[in-house]
Amino acid sequence: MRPNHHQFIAFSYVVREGSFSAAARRLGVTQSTVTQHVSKLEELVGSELLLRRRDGVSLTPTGRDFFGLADRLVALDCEIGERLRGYSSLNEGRLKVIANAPQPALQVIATFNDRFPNVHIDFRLCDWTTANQLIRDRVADVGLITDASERDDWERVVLQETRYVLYCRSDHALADRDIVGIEDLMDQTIILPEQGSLTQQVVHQKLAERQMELPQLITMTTFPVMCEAVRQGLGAAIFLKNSSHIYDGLVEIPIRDFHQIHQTCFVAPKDRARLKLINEFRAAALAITFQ
Amino acid sequence: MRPNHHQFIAFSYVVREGSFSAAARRLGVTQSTVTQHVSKLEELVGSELLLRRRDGVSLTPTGRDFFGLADRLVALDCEIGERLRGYSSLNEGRLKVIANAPQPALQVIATFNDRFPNVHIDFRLCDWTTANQLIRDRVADVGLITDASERDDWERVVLQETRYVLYCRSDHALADRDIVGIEDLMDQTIILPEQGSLTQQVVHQKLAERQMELPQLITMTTFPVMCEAVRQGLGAAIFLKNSSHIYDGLVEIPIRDFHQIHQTCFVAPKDRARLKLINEFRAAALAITFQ
DNA sequence: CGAAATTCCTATGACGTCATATTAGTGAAA
DNA sequence: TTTCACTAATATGACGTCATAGGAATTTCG
Repeated sequence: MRPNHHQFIAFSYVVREGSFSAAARRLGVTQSTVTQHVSKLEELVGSELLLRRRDGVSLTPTGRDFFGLADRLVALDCEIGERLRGYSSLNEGRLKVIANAPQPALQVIATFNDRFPNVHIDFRLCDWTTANQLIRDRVADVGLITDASERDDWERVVLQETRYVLYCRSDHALADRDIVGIEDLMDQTIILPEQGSLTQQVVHQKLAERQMELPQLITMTTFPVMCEAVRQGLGAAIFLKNSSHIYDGLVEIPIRDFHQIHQTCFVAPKDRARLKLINEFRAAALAITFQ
Repeated sequence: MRPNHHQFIAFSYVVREGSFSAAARRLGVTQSTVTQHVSKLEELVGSELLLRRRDGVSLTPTGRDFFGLADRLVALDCEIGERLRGYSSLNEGRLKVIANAPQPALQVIATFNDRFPNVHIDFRLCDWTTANQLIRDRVADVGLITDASERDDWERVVLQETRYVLYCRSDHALADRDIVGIEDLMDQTIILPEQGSLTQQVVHQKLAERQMELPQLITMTTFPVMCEAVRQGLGAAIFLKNSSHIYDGLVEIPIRDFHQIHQTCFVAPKDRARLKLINEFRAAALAITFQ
């Protein structure tokens, strides 16, 4: 026998949702159905595709191999569905959005949501490395990623250019400076985003070039937390201009050695890029950043 | 209800084979099955997809729209099938090949057939315009086309470079020349390929640039016929070097004004390009032309 | 010449087979 | 207990086949 849609679609949803039950809910069928489909697919392939663990499922190597195909099938299926409904309503749907910085992602989401209030948006903020990976693995639909990797099977559109700056409170020692250099940071407490972030990579590279080290370094998970920390007077933070909403009372100062320009990109797997929902999201992103 | 792959696959096969019965034979099901699937699809779409005529079927505008999707689904389906079978046997299959010149197509087909004798090859020679169109419309799987158009959804690989030359019999008035110019051709009978061919386009453009006209012009459908005509002493023919097997006793002479280089390309729709059969054909093409 | 037969298509209805999804029930882990 | 994955039994419906009908060219033959 040959595998059919149902099996691949069930498999794909399980991978993306991370569990059989969640996939079943999303698909609007019982969990039993999903189990049967995935089992059948595994039987046809002749090996396990998923590792079932208490905390969710993960892909086996074979599973990873098949997931690419399965997801392309799902994308095509959605596209066919859209065409059948005559491109009519976008009154339903889900979109998994991933970003490595709150801005401009949240702004884009706001615009998009304004236009399509009934589309459920699933936003996740994570570090640069993970963000790239989630798109590559097709777990997320679209990404807004700084300096996203380039790949043949990705659609990648540059949205805006930005560079690293120092953020501090207006009563900070460096607050009155027009520009600062790395050497000015040595005796300051510096806050950086978590491991895996592009910021960490860039900063560490710069420091390595100059054979310097920041003695007072704090890393934090997300940008809003960093902002809050700066506001509390914990220190000064380095991150991309425009990557988070900046509270009043904070100042941003260019850093002499971080003149390199970085690009915020819209990315999506090419097979998915034809989908109406994703097209609209891209349109919203372009509308925001080029206004 | 939602349409499923059976319906799309049936539809796609009907389009490519040009009839319900032929599609049924190819699919290994009864004609009744194919009819039912296509009807169901039409019912779901809400309009006719095919115009049934005595001499075959043709696409309605809506049908054309859906055929793109249907064919991508078929390609994906094949790819999944290949993956499941572990890329094992290529002992069956069909490949529609289109070209605007016998060479190097026939040579490539010979190589390919040597390696995969059980793959049925369906070769069609046609003019440049039609060849491009057949690939664009996904009626053919692969093409070997001179200066094929570039498109986002095509895979396009340059195989070899060539240029226009004059072919004539060794007793022809120009046979002893090392090189000829357009002016030398004015008082000769010149044979060109049919309307729509790249040769016609190029030659007419050159003539228009110089505001000249060839007084004694004959056009013929295919390259082998042109060769035969030259051999019979009908006149001299202009066509791409290496585009047909040249009989002994014919000489080829460069033309001064036709120095522009043309590229013979391998082309295939990108969705199909991942298929094993098509990969192997491309490999055969590259093996021939870069040996 | 022209009507009937032939041939090549596609369409339809009835029917058996198999696949799909549901409900219900089991066991395991948190 | 609750959550989750798997399994068994079952109803529904889809798929494919056969037999058959109808339409439109082509051929046959009086």
